[in-house]
Amino acid sequence: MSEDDLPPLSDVQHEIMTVVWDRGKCSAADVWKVLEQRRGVSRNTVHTLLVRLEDKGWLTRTVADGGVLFSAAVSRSATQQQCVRRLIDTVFDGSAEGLVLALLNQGTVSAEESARIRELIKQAKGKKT
Amino acid sequence: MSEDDLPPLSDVQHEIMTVVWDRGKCSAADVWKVLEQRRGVSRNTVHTLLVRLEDKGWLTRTVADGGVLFSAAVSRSATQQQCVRRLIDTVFDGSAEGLVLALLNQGTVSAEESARIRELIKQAKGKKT
DNA sequence: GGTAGCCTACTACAAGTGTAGGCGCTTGGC
DNA sequence: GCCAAGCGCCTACACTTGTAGTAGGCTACC
Repeated sequence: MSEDDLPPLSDVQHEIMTVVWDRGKCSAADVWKVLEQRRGVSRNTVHTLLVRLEDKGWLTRTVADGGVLFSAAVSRSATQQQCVRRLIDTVFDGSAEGLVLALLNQGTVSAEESARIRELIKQAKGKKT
Repeated sequence: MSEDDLPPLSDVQHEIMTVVWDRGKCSAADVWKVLEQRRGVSRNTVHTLLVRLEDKGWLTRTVADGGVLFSAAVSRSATQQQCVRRLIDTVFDGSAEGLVLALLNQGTVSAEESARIRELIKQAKGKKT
């Protein structure tokens, strides 16, 4: 659990992190290109977001021959873990089952998805315990 | 899906909503008592939060013989649904399986919890399909 | 009748967030 | 040698959020 409990990411911040996770080290321009075509956001906006994420420890910066590259300081899966735990705590009163129930019992998940989920659970069952 | 997509709740807001969900119609003082003993927050703070939640449509207010009572305008389960969907979208790129994987494969959930979760899944399997 | 206590409401304020403008430097084309 | 394009950074601004102070209105009690 290398990741300290960094402050939770907002949506946009998460979007940025996702881009960085997807492509590894990347420049502000790289991230901007993705965000820009997706939601028409300005270059400076992306830059600010990147810097703020760096300030908080989500990103690290490396300078490669004149260019600045950002890379994720926290793994995607660790972050996902943190988000799930957080959701369970705040929304489901600490009950992971509550989360799964919400996931399965109501129309949130498509039939095939829930089939695959059951499959996953089966596998996990085999692996653990 | 009566709940329109209200703006996401912050942690504290969620805490307030939870109190209201738990006890149904309740006064600002009721909510405050809970929050106060839990986190030592001022009465006015709670009041402000309640009013803001009302403004946004999360709470409705009724005036009962001089006293003001707040009650939830959105059901807990609908909100949970919304939160789960949101998490899946922003954090797991739309993949509900990703969420379940994160839930099961890493140490987020205790052994007994995951046993119960598997149980739930089994039940759901029987019920649906 | 006055005063104390409780409640609601208005206002304020600092921090965080999303958004962008504009300045300055480097670099490459003409 | 000059100019445009790209890029990094600083700054700003509006909005939300969490927090609380303070004022105004009841009730109740001495």
